[in-house]
Amino acid sequence: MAPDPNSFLPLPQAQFHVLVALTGGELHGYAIMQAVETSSDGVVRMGPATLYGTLKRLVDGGLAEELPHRPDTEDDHRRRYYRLTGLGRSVCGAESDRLAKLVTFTRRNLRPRLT
Amino acid sequence: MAPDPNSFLPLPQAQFHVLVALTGGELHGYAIMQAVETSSDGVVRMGPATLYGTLKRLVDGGLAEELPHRPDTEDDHRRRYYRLTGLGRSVCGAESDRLAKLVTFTRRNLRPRLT
DNA sequence: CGAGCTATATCAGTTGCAGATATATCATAA
DNA sequence: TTATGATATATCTGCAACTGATATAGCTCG
Repeated sequence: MAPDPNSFLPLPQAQFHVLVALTGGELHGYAIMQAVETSSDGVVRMGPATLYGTLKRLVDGGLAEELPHRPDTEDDHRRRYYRLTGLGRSVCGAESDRLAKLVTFTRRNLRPRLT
Repeated sequence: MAPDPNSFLPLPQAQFHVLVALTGGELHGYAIMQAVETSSDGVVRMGPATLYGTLKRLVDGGLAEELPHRPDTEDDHRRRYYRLTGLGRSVCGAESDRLAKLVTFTRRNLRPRLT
C-alpha cells in the first residue's frame, strides 16, 4: 500500500524546489541548481551543500531516484541523473495544491487593504 | 528608506504561515496556532515552541508588532495581540506571489502526465 | 473547589540549510 | 600542452529553524 502523499506535507522548501525542477524531466544535480536559481529569477539560490543534502533526503524518502548510468558516450560521464518517482510526483502535486490554497486565501485577505 | 520585501524571500515556512494568519486581522498567539491548523485542514500543525519562537523572529525582523495593551476588561488579559506591519504586509504579498508562480509552473509541468 | 481548556513561555534536541572548501573532469583557446 | 575557467559531485562545519515536551498560570463552568 502506497503511503499517503499528504503525510509528507508540509514539504521542506528545498525539497519542494528540487521536486519542482524535476517535474520538467530528468536532470543531473548541477542542472537542478541552475534550474532552481533561473526559474525563480535568482530569488532562490541553492548551493551544492543544500542541493546534494536535499537530493539524498529525497532519494532516501522515495520521492526521487537516480537513473542507471547509460552508456551514452556523448554525455559527460560525471553527471548523475535523477527523476521523480510516482510518489514524488504525487507529493509534489499535493504540496502544490496546499500552497495554491494558501496563496488564494492570502490574496483574498490582502486585497482590501493594498498599500 | 524601507527595505526591499524581496530581500526577505524565500520566507521560512512557519513565518509565512503566521503572517498569513495575521492578514485576517490582529490575533493573539493561541488564536494564531488555531488559525494555522484550522485553515490548513489540520495539515500544518504548529505547537507553542514554533509559534512563539516564530513570533519573536517576526517582531525582531519588523514584520509584525505587538499591540499596546488595551484597558478592555471584557478580554482575557493574558492575551497578547499581534498585527502585521506595513513591511510584513508587503513581504507576505511578495512571498505569496513567488509561491503562485511556483505553483503555476509546477502544474504546467505535472499536467501532461497525470496519474 | 476541581477539571479542563486557554494562554504564554522556554528548554533541549533534531532537522534542515548555508558558506566554504575539496577534488576531479570537461571545454577552449593560447 | 597546458593553462584557465566552467562543470560536476561531495562533504565539513556551523547556524537557523523547527519541534515535542514540559512548566506555569489564569480562565470557565459545573
